[in-house]
Amino acid sequence: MKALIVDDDLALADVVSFALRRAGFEVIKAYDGQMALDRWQADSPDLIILDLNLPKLDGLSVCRRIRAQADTPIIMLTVRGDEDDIVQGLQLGADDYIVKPFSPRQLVARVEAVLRRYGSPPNAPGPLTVGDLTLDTSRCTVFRAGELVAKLTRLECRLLEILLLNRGQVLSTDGLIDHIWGPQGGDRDMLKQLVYRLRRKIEDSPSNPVYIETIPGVGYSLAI
Amino acid sequence: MKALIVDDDLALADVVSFALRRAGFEVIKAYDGQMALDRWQADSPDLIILDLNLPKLDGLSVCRRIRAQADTPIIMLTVRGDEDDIVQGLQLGADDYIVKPFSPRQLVARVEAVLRRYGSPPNAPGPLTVGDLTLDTSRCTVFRAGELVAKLTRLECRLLEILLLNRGQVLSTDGLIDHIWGPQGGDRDMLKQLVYRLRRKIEDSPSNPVYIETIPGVGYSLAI
DNA sequence: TTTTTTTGTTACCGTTTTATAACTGCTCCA
DNA sequence: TGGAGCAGTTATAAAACGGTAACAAAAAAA
Repeated sequence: MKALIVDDDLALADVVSFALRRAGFEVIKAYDGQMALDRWQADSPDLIILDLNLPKLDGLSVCRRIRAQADTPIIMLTVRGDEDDIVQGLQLGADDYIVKPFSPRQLVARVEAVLRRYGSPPNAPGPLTVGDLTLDTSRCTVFRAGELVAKLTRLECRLLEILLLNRGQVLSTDGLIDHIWGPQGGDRDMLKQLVYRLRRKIEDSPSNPVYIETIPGVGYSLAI
Repeated sequence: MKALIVDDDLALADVVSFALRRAGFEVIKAYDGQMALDRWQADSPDLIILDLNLPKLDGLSVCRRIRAQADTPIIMLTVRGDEDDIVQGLQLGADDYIVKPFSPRQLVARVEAVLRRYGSPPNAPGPLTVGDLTLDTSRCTVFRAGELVAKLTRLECRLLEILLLNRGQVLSTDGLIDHIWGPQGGDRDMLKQLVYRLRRKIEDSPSNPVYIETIPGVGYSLAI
């Protein structure tokens, strides 16, 4: 299941993205209307989360153009008071709308409701890859060119998965801790240790890492 | 930013309070459910930390009543094993929960995550640029004409970011200190140092700065 | 049970970042 | 004229950070 998030608020897009990933979606993002159309054509997502207030080409236009060609489910994001836009959006064929601010749970619930309406089956995430590396999340194994290179533990697997799902982006230390250990446990030392162990398993030269890059003072990022 | 802490455990409330103040919040407290509702109405906080186990009126009821009228972000405090309460709380519209015991750092991280979710875009995103200079805030790097010119530290990055977001305007010394170090730390000497180091990284001739202009007696300003 | 694996904890080290202090020259104003 | 305050510079001390390692606790497997 692929979801396209269209929002120029990067922070909000990240939150939405995280919520959807947690719900098992592969996520792609666009930050303005034009980019949204491009990504839609290029990646043919199964679902679109569309902020109405966008630079370059506004959300309603995006909605109209997409509807002219396909009926990919569209959920609009609006701010309170945009009743007119909501009505117009729904007339244009959007499937649902959410008023900001909203909780991630609410978002996922709406998404699932809309997809249920379309009768799409639940999702099965495919294998994740960076360069020549492939992660099988269900078995916690890493392959290079088809050969098994490492068997990961649960935590290592979770770390690599997040990195893969956000490859190229910088993930903050605290964000990673939160994602891996949940709201309670986890601290910087544990993450440090986990990164160290993961690198020893997947990097050719763990002290000169190619895949997992350190962004000092910020966090980590997976090379594209 | 005002936070309301609702907990009958005075010691814990103090710990939470301290952590949040350190993170820059103004804090008000309530020690039972009824008091919580009163303070909520009286002070309209931006965020509520709500212990579920309360005298007079339990946390879930408080949550329900508040949600009936507003969507002030709510983070619940629970003890391990209260899964039912957690689920119920989330259904009632709480935004997140933390299981006791927890570290102050985790608390602050959660709080910030929740607020980020609600935050409307304070500033248009996208890469920040002045003239030929571009700042990548996620990696703390500065490019000129696509070439990397400097790697900034966290504080340098924050300073440059604020300047960029307010380019052309004069930012007062105290305002900058506040933004960079928060309400607690920071003084003029530290800012002076920081400006000096940032100039050395991004100015061609640090003693004849082109980008970061000094407004004597007031503060600094970034050229347009 | 015992054994093995995984995870958490702590410590050390070199490096970078941040804080602090001291010195300079400048301007303003009595 | 001289001192106070401010901003730039320089130097140094203190703290934080990240990688590494060893070991203990907890969990899983045998």
